[in-house]
Amino acid sequence: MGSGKTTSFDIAQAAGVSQATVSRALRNSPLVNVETRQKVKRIARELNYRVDRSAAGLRSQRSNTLALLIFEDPTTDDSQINPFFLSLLGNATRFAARRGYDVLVSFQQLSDDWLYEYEAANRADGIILLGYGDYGKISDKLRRLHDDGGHFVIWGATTPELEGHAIGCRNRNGGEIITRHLLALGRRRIAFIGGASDDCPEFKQRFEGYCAALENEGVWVRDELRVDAENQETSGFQAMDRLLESGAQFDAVLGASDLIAIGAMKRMRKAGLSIPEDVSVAGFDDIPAASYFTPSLTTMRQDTRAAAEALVDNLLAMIDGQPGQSQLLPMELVVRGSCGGRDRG
Amino acid sequence: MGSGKTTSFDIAQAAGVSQATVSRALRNSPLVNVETRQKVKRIARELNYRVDRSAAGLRSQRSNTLALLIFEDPTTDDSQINPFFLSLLGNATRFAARRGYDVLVSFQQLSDDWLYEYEAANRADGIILLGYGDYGKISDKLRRLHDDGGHFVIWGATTPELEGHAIGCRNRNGGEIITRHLLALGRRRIAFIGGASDDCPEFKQRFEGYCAALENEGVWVRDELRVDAENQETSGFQAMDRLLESGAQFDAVLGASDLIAIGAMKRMRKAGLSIPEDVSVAGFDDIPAASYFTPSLTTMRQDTRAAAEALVDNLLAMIDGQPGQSQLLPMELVVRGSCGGRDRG
DNA sequence: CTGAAAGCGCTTACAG
DNA sequence: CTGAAAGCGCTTACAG
Repeated sequence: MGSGKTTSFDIAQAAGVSQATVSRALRNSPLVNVETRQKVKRIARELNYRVDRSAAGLRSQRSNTLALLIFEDPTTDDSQINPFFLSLLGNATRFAARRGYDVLVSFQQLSDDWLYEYEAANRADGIILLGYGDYGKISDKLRRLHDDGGHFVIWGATTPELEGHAIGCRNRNGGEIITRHLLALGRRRIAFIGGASDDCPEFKQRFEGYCAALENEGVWVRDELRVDAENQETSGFQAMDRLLESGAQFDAVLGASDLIAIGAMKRMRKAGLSIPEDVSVAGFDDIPAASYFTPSLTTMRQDTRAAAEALVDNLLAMIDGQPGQSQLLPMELVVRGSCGGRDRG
Repeated sequence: MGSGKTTSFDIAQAAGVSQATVSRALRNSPLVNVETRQKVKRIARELNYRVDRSAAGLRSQRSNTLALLIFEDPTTDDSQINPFFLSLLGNATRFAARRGYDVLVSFQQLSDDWLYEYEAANRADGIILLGYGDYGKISDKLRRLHDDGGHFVIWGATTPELEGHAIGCRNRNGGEIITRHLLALGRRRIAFIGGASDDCPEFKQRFEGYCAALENEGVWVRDELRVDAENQETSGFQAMDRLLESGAQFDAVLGASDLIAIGAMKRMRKAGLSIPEDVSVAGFDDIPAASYFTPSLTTMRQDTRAAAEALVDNLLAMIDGQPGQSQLLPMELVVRGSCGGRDRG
């Protein structure tokens, strides 16, 4: 390439205009004459010129980059990333690219200081936070982030303090729909596996929907049929362990997530229980494994395309100076083989 | 935060040193007195100062960022990203972070011009390319990339032209191992599903290993038992469609990837064939679905942690000015239920 | 070991 | 519509 890097000055010289005009032309400024713009663009293309992102970022104090942070439990096996977040990642990356933004991906521990790490360092203009099951531990940090005017959106944690930042699904409604589905199949002793504390608002809301559906049908909500679990297969397996050991009778299991439901099914299979003959099972998320598992898992799907679009759009609006606007997306019942009744395994 | 952004000049003033010393201290330069360094770091921490990445990148002409590009067939459904690459992505991101590099993720079409898009634009110091099944279409571009001195590593395409850039598995050896496993179970008419052309060197090498194992046992390699397929479930399904229609007899199926094997199993199930009783099935990769599927799939595992580490290390070496060094990683046989014999479904 | 100074390649008021 | 000039916040020779 001869003597060093091609810069906007090289393009300017070749086009016979000033460097400022090159900059304007390449950014489609309406200030530039159409013919001038086309000439500049043509020459830039011929010389394979690209605007230096660092220089542009320094001058404009904009990185044109979003950081997508996935929070992991440090105790978890490295390779086991929640597939639902992976799907969100793929779609968020695509939507961001369509809007001219790069996406920086990082797997974080809860202890890190993302606002400063990313925004203050001009590495990213805004942050997308993924990772449920830990809201209790980070809520203080999120509030400080909010107070400092940080640009961030978070998936799932639709709590009042995060109004404007949170995008999630109508978890309560989803819990009602799927519980009604189980009730309609004649199930009455429906176990719920998943934490119902404020630490994980999504699971809590799903549980509330479950309760509402039961009460609406005049079915008692039994304490012994709710077992804590985190959003992991092994946690669902262990929770079912405890449920079986307790001796509580149940004819259906609603997992607070697909991973939990699958873990519970593995434990039930080990106990010799038939699904769906003895026990109907359902979950939430519709991760790929839900359809691969046998029996295939009935679940409440979260639309990761819509979710990713809402996250990116809301974040870009905030970066643009507009107020954030929280959004709740609908969930969709996907009937497969794990519940029995009108469908098959 | 008062009057604008905190810069290295603010730290310098607070610490009573020059701005240059702040820069040196924060980058752990041995030129700086230990006490001075500690003082500077303490003050930087107290003021929540972060080095501006754009400014540092502009000055040093290093972005400290790697681009991880995943190539997708534009015809593919958006949401279906190859899970093997997703696993590679997660591990590569972690290794890069450990070495102080950010990772920019992008899903690309084959037609784009990454060298210029990323390296010339100073968005990334090097590129990790993932995506098999399309090597034939991009080999020219890769050679140009190489000739231009681009910093890139590519997964899988271990061909002579890409010596130094490619990291992959010992696909030929893997093909031999798994074919021997099928032979040891008494299978003799083993179908191979997957392209065997230069377009996908990985599949081709797996096929060569398959042929070597058969020949070694004195078993004929039959043309009618090899069917083309791309690395997708639907493609495996359709390939099995054609194989069944051809009327060729087979007692085992080796998919060139797990996705292909799973697609083929779905088609066989539809045809009423029992796995593993009628037909043994095996694949490559060990994606999560391989263990969720029923019967669980016997496969040759590719270690995504080792692969990610090799990719990142090799790329960083190239960025450092050292020559790249290709590497072939071993594959590991994972016996599950889909082959029958000594294991169960 | 430290500081003063130059300069990386842009964007964006400012002036015309 | 265009250009000359300033300056974003660093890193890195250069000089001491």
